[in-house]
Parts: sequence; structure tokens; C-alpha cells
Amino acid sequence: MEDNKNIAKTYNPSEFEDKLYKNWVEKGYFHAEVDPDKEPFTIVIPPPNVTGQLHMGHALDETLQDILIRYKRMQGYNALWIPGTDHAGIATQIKVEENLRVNEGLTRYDLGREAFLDRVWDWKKHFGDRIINQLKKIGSSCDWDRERFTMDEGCSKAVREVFVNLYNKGLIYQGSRIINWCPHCITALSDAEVEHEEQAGHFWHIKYPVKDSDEFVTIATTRPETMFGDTAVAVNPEDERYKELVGKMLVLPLVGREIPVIADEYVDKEFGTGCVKITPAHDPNDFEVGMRHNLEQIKVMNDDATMNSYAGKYEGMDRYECRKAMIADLESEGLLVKIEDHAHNVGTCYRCGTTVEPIISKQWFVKMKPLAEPAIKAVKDGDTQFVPERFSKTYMNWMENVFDWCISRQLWWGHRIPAFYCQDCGETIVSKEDITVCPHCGGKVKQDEDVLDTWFSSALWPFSTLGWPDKTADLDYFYPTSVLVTGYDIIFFWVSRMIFSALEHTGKAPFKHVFIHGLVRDSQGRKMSKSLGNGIDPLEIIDKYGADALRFTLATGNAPGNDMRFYMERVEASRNFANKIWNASRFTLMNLDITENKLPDAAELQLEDKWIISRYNAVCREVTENLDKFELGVAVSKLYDFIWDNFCDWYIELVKPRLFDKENPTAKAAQYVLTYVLSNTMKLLHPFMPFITEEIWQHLPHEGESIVISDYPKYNPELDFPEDEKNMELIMGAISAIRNRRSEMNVPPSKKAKVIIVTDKAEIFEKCTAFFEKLASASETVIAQDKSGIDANAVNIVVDGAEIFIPMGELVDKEKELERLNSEKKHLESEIKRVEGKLANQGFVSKAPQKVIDEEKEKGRKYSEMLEKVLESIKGLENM
RNA sequence: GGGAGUAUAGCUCAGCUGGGAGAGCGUCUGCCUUACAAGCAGGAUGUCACAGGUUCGAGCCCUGUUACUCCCACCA
Repeated sequence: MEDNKNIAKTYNPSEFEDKLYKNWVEKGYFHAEVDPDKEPFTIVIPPPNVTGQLHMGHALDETLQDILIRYKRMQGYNALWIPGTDHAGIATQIKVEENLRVNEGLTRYDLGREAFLDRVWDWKKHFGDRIINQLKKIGSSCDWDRERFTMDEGCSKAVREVFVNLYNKGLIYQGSRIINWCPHCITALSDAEVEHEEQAGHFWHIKYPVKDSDEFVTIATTRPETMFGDTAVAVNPEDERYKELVGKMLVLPLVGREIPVIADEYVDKEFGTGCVKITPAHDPNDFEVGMRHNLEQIKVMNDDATMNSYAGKYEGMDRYECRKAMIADLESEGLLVKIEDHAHNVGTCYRCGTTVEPIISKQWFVKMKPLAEPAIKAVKDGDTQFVPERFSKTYMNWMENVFDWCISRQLWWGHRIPAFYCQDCGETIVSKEDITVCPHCGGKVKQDEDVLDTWFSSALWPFSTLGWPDKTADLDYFYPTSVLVTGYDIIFFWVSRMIFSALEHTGKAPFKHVFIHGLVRDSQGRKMSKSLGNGIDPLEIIDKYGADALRFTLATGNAPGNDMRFYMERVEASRNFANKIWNASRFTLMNLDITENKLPDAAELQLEDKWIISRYNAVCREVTENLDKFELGVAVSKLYDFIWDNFCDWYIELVKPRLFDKENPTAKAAQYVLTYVLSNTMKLLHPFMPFITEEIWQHLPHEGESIVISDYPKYNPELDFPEDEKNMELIMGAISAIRNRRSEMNVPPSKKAKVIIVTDKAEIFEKCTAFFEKLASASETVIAQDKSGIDANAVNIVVDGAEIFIPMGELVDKEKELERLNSEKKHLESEIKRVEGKLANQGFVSKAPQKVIDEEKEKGRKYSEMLEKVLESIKGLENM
């Protein structure tokens, strides 16, 4: 502690953040082992994608988790935060392919599956490491000995186990159904991976001639190019207009194929022309109609959304090229009735933005209904609780209406589907282990080429990271996890799937709470994105302002679950707060010659000491309560107010005269109180701002080797001094009033004046005459019982508990003083009127809680007393 | 078509279970007061979207209205 007094003059986080973090990791503070004597508190990180680097959204997510985990660790829980990364199937593959294309002009097919995957693993290594380093920079207190990856051995084992289990239970099946196909990524997508956006499209009205007749029906479509796959035209059975047509054959324009007119309830008579082209291979509704009517399914596109041979002469054209060409042809043949503008929802790929094509395809699916039921129940019963609660509605809504989940992807990067097809007998074998021969016929087998949806493995994250499917001690002890912290944007993708997966495979909900946060937006409220170029790199902020400032910014300024705007002024304000803490600490250290951290005997405590201790104690209680309710922003802003307003602006200033006066018998007590309150406040603040709090705590007299593993302060009823708080407020009120008066009269702070305090609470005001010298620019303070002998040229200030006179000589303008006193009088009178009105109200007196009534009465008493003094002063002035 | 959110100081936002509105930034005035100008002291600014209702009392609870935002949804 020899260098205590030599901490740097300005707050410079880069000088100590990395050093402290390294030490924490080396000491193993973040490492957790099973310990039956302690209660576990577990968080699994939402694994960032290995696609690139962390953005501000991650920084928010990690900050919130770290606050919770550090808080619980300090409270004595066995806190475990499991870190890791996600392989992010499509997203990563796209990145690597893009990289390959730009740098080497190659496609993944040029390399071949194995060589390409080697490249992706290289990518993963590079960006995975980078992400981990970024997590550390933010201060995340993860257990790095347990770092995981969704495609590591353990997670892969869990994936296979789950796939085989679900398959054996009939909850995974393979089938040909309409799925969302991304022609750019060349893969199937789940419903959740499709983003709908309203686009200005068209409604093409096209004539389909009736066979052997001059008649025709007009259909309306938004995707005319799919007509090559039409296998019927449907009308509503109740539709009188078309009753005669049902059963007749139509001739499909441009290709001449014949299709029937069928009747189906699905058709809305009122919409469009009332005739619907049915394309079972390219539309989910049409698919259903096709099933009912046993219609042929004709796929007219290739995987890249170019037209195939069913499109006749349009074969090879891109779907939109084809659309243009065929519309022109229809028009020239006189079969195009009209084109209407029509806004409609178009599905787009969430990774590349390409318009997805609903297309029939053989894929693997998870049957959702049986899995959704327990997942709904778990949230209904409160086994898992959303914070804020409203997000459970979002979850329920989705769960209750969920369709089967398409889990196969035509990609290379991911968990290969553990299904094997016998080349000889055609049997499908789903197996946990790789097999080479068919168990039925001994023939050669070939593994399914596809991989699983990346969310299939993340769905298992809370238990796969703890060793499942093995019955490990970790799993037994740390699972289910305590809280999951994530953004509302992945409730469907991830949260819901973790819940039903966990219930199905472990029999338990994966976490007690889901703490949902919003998105980090830019200063104008726009989503941060690459294309807008408005993203802010968390690391740049850390370099410039420090991780603590970043964390403080992210933890404050918005309500849970709401989006927040991020801009530099806020970070600067946070940094300024850190600087404030830094300097208050520097001041404390400069004035310290004690080596112990303890409170002095109660008898030695001065009024201001008891006040700050009492305030600290109250803040301690409130912060803990807020943290327990996940009100992190409220908690930390209370600490901000306490540190800045109470501790710095008042306590330190009040205590200076004692500290600077070596003869003062209470100087030591002040040192102890400063140390006690500051170091405990650092503890309270540590979860939010881990670096600066550790740095300061280490310099202060302390026990233990790190604030990280120190005990979180607890509320202590013995430290409540309500009476002293009240008295202190009287004095603070007086000081403020004097400052106010002097400022109004443009008295420079350097000009000292005599202050005469007339009060019958001499014992309160007397004790603190020292404050006035320092704070109120007084040269002398006199406590008097009455105002006899007070100079006529004194300004008169009426405050609660006292009347203050400051002789100002010529500065006093009698008229102006009268004016001011009269406005004071008016104000007091109106306040009294309000209070009296309230107290005269029978309803109020009989129904309001006693506490509120007493408060009003107290106000009334105070105001009346003050008014009396003001009236006297007015009278005195007028008589002069 | 369903569901949710937001509307509070010039700007960005807090405001926990109802007891006469706060912060940061900005702004105005005065200060380099020996921890801090990344600071100190003092000030100004609000029909808490609108209309009703419940209540002794509403920014907060209820109903309706308006504006904006987001999510979900197989009307071609």
C-alpha cells in the first residue's frame, strides 16, 4: 500500500484494465467446480456466431450477464458462466465462400467438401479466438476452462443423441413438403429463417382457355412463372359463376398441358377472380389442395431458381427473366387480361435477403406439436419466467401456432445428418455412430449429404455444454441454469427451441429466468448494420473510454426489454462518472493515514458521518433489491446518484475541514468513514464497473485478495440513522439557500461574509458551523437565539429550522428584498393552502395511509413556521 | 388479420406495488475553491399524446381515440 497516494491524476482505464483481467483469470476467480456446500448460479452465454466480430448488441448481452454473474459470485453463490461460440451454419459458410470468391476466385465446389471445410475451420479458429478476446476485453467473467463450440465433440455427441432419440420416437421424420428455399444459399430454410417484407408487386390476370370451347377462365396470380407447374384451377363449390365449369378441362397457355377445374372450399369467392391456379409444388396452400384432390406435383424450377424443362422454351431462364418473357408472350397471344398493382408479403432469406421460393422438397422435419405442449406448460406454470413478463406472450403466440420444423440444410458447414441410406436395399438407418454397411442387408451405405439447421445444436446448448447426454456431476449440479440473457429477436430461433429441447431430453426447463433485452440502435434510432455503416465497434469504445464506461452506458438509460440508442455523448458521460469515482478515490487516498478498513465507534461519528453511512446503507438495500428483480439500470443509476451527489458533492466537501485540520480529534473518524463507505460502494458497483472498482479497492485498506471474490455488502439495520439524516437535511437546506442567495446577488465566491443563524435548534446548526466556512463562503458563523442586534442591511433567508442573516451592506436593495420576500410569502401560502385543503378533505384523512397524512401535517407545520418568519421579516423591512 | 410496444424538459430517456414529476446531454449565470474544467455552485424549461372513468388522490390502474414502431400470419 506504499503507493497508495500515488495513483494517477486522471482516470486512464487502459493502464489497468488488461492487467487486472489477466490477474483475475490467473487466480482462477471465474472458474467454478461442483461444490455441494454452495448454491450454484449458472448462466450459459448465447454463443456469438463465428462469422466475424462482436458488435454492440453482443456487448450489451455480455455486460448484462456479467453484472448478474459477478453479483451472484460476490453473494457467495457458486457462479458459473459458460462461454462459447456458435458455428452459425449458413452465415459462416456464406462468409467463407465470399472470402474464397473474392480472394481466389473459387467456389466451394472447386475445393470440394473436405478442403472447403478445412477452410471454414481455419476461419472459425481465427474469428472464434478474436471473439473470445473481445469478450475478455469487456470484462466478462466467464469460466474459460469450459469454453465450448457448437460443433465440438461434446456438442456433436449431444446433437446425434437428440436426432436419434427424436427419430426413434417418430418426432423426426423425412418427407416431401413445401419448404422455404433460398436460391442463393441453395438450401432449405425453416419458417423462422424467413423474413417477410411487404413489396409492391403485381396481380397478373391471365386467361386459361376451356378445352374444346371458346370459353376461358381468368385467374389472378402474383407469381405467373409458376403456372408451368399448375395441375388444376380451383373455384369455390358455392360459386354460382363457375359451377358449370367444375370438372371441365383447361388448356394451360404457352405449354398446352391440360388441367382440370376443381372445386375446393379453400377458394375465396370474393378475392381476385374467384379462380385460383393450383400449383402444388410451389405453394403451401396449393400443396394442401393438391393432396385433397390427388393432383400431380410439378416442380418447375431448379435449385438456383432458374426454370427447368417443364417451363418449355423458358427453360434455363431465371425466375424473374422468365416472368417477364412469358408475360410478354401471353400478352401477344391475347391471354393477358390486365395487370393490377398489388402489395404483398414476400419471404426473404434472413441471411442473404434473396426472395425465397416456396418449393416442394424432401427434407427432414421435427414434429412440433408434441414438443410444443410441454414447452407451453412450462412457461404457463412459471418453471421458466420471462423478464419482462410480456415476452412470454410473444413466446406463447409462437409456440401455440408453430409448424413442423424443417431441420435439414443443403450446406456443408454444420452437423452432418446422422442418416445413412443403403445403396442396396434402400433402407434408411439413423445412427449415433457412423456406419459403413447396412445392418439389414450388409450393403454399402451412404450418409445423408445434408447438415442440420444451426439452431438444432444451439437448442441443446444449456445442457450439451454441461456434459449431456452423459450423466455428469456438472450437469447434475449446475443444471438447470439460472438465467438466460438474450435479445427479443431470437426468442423464436433459440429460446423456444431450447425450452422444448430441454424438456424433452432432460425433463427440466433449461433456465429459471429468461432476461430479455432490446436492440442497440444508433443515435437516430436505426438498427446498426454493415450496409448502413452505422455500427460502432465496442473495442474502439473500450480503447477510448474504457470497458467500464462502455458497460455503464449499456446498463443504463433504458427500461428492460426496450431498445436503446447508443451515442458518444452517453459514453462520455459514463467516462466522466468513472473519472469522478477516480478522483474521489484519489482524494480519499491522499488524506489517509489509516491502514484498517472499519467503522469507528459510534461515539466518534459526527452528524455528516452518520448521514453518509445511513445513506450508503439505504442504497445498499435498494441496489440489492433492484438487482434481485433484474432492474439493473435502476440499481446502477442509484449508485451513480449516491456516489456523485451524496458522497462527492456533499460528504467529501463536508469532511474536508476535519481532514485538513491535523489537530481535529474527529479527523481519524472521517478517514475511517471515507474508507468504509468508498470501499463498500466500490463493491456495490463492482458488477457494473469491474475494473475501476477493483483498482480502487486494491488501493484502499482492505482484506482479501480481490474485490471479485469479496462479499457483496448487505443492508445493516444498525447503520440506519434516520434522525441524523433528517438533521443533516436541515443543514444542507441552509447551505443551499445561502449559496442560492449569494448567487442571486452576484456575490463572488471569493467574497466572504458573516453568517448569523437564528435557530432554536442550536445543537444541530452549531455542530456544523465549520461547513459554512468552506461551503457558504462565510468568514464567521454565529448561532443566535434571536435576531436582536442584526444589522438592517442583512439579507434574510428563511429555511426549515432556522432563519439566516447575512450582512451585505450596500449590496442590499430594500425594494428588491421586499419583492423577494413577498414572492416567498406567496409561494408558502399556496403550499399551505394545498396542504390544508388536503387535510380538510374528509376522504383523504379517513382513507389515506397514516404515513402520508403525517407527512402532509409535517409539511404544513414546516411551511407555517417559515411563513411566520417571512411575514416578520417583511414587517421589519417595511418599518425601516 | 392477430399480438406487443412507445408517446414525460430543446434532445435521449428513467420513473419499482397509485401519495403533487427526475437524470444525462444541451442551454443560461458565476467560478481554474489545494480530488476532479472529464469539474464546482446557482438557474430556466413539463396541460406526463388526447377524451372519459375508477379513487380521498392518477404520469402510473380501467375504457376509448390518435400517432409512430416492432413481431407474427399459407388470401392466390
